[in-house]
Amino acid sequence: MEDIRVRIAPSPSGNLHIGTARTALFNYLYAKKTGGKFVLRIEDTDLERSNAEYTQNIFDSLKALGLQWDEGPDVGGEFGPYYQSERFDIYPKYAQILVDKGYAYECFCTPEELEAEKEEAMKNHKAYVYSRKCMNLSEEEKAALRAKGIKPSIRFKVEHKELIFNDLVKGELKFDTNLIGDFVIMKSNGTPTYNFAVVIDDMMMKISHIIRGEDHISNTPKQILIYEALGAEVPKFGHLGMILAPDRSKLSKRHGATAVSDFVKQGYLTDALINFVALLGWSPSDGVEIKTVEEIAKDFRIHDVSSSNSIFEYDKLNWMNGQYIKKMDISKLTEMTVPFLAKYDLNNMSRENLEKMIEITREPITTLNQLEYDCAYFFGQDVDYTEGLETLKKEEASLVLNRLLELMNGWDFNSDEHIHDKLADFRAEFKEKHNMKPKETMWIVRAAITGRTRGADMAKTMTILGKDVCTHRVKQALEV
RNA sequence: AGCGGUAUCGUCUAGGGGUUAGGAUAGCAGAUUCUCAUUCUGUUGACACGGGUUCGAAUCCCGUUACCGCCGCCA
Repeated sequence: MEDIRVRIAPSPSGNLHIGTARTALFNYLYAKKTGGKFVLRIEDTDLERSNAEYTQNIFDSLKALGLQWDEGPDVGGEFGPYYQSERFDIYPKYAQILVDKGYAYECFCTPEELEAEKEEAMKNHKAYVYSRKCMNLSEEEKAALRAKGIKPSIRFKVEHKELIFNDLVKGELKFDTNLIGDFVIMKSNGTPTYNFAVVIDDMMMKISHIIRGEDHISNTPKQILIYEALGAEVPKFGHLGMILAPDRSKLSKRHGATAVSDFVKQGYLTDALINFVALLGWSPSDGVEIKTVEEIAKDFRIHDVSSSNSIFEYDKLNWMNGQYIKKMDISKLTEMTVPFLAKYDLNNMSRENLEKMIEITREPITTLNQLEYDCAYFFGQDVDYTEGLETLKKEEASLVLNRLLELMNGWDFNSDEHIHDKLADFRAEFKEKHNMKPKETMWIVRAAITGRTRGADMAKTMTILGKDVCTHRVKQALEV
């Protein structure tokens, strides 16, 4: 079998979309599984909408997700250039070959004429197919049209036949080419249309398998026709179901984050994101869902991919992200949390305490942005008592806090174990003397020192804060 | 309108002519814990509908419905 080569060809008209990331992932997995090559091509022909910032975002996001390409703009490769904008001179040559061989012809129809044809078709409730008005123009007629300043486009002449191909994920797909109509391959401004450019690029880059979203299914027959006309080998196609928003519409900005970098800003880890997205349409044979991309690659078979659409729900992503947060190396995680704690002055906290803070607050969170709220009480002298107010209003509160103040003075705030034991004694004392449940006592302590009803381990929290801050806050709590 | 695709718990999915239709997540209930969090345990919940083939259909076939996609000199 020939070399397996797959590709992802994003258009840099926006940041890397989560759907594109999933398509990239399946291509990557297929390449890894089969020992093939994964190539990246940037389709930046739409100069109006493309920009370098988006291109950079695509590079960064793909890398962060662990989807390193073997060939592409920055790493090179023998089938470049990998920026479509640098390939403009290639397309007219191939279009000319098609014209010369009789597979394509010049079309001088104006947008107005075309519009009229479409309206006519619409009126008769028929599918619009180009009339082929220009197919048999004589050289004289063409010259005359040209003299009038009309620049022709080039249309592909579609043979009437039944076109069948075997899709890697959908199975056998049939099309009646009568319904396609002669489509434009070169615009009158001399640039190629999408359907033409991809074929030429994929052909020249020797792409063997094209795995993409099912929104491309109806482009496929057109592309196959071009491959055939050029006498090129037709690649295998595999069309993935789409990712839909919870309302079953296309995932778009109004649903929130759509770009990988948006998710990262919201506190999702790229490892969790890619793992989650892999499970949309694919499932592991051993039932273990949390897996690295490399582990997934071993188990991956393109034929197992589901051909239906799937809805992107946050519930499971959140859970999965939480799992990754819990398991992540603490030092790396701490680095990663810095942007989410921008509100606070991290310079006043030692690196040791910072890691400790993250260690004790990471457990219940599902996204990193929750840290801003969950870590608030580690900073500053005072604390916001809104959440814990009710607890502090209890009648036992002053009794508990006055006693705490008294005892705390003798505690060693350099030792977690020490504070931990002292707090245990403290609870025991109130249980014995006042018949208070351990949690009731601790609720008051927690509310006084953190202002909250729940939060990180109390002993460790106290050692991070230190005796002065704790004392100050307990006194404050007595005042509310 | 036409063409194409898809249809299993709310969601992601496994399975696939005979199963108690499995798992995950979410939900609910309980347990542990200094915490209304985490963790653990238990539990509710699904084969879109109608025909056909068959001893037997969720599974195969046909139709219907719903949803998605495409119908550009956008990509």
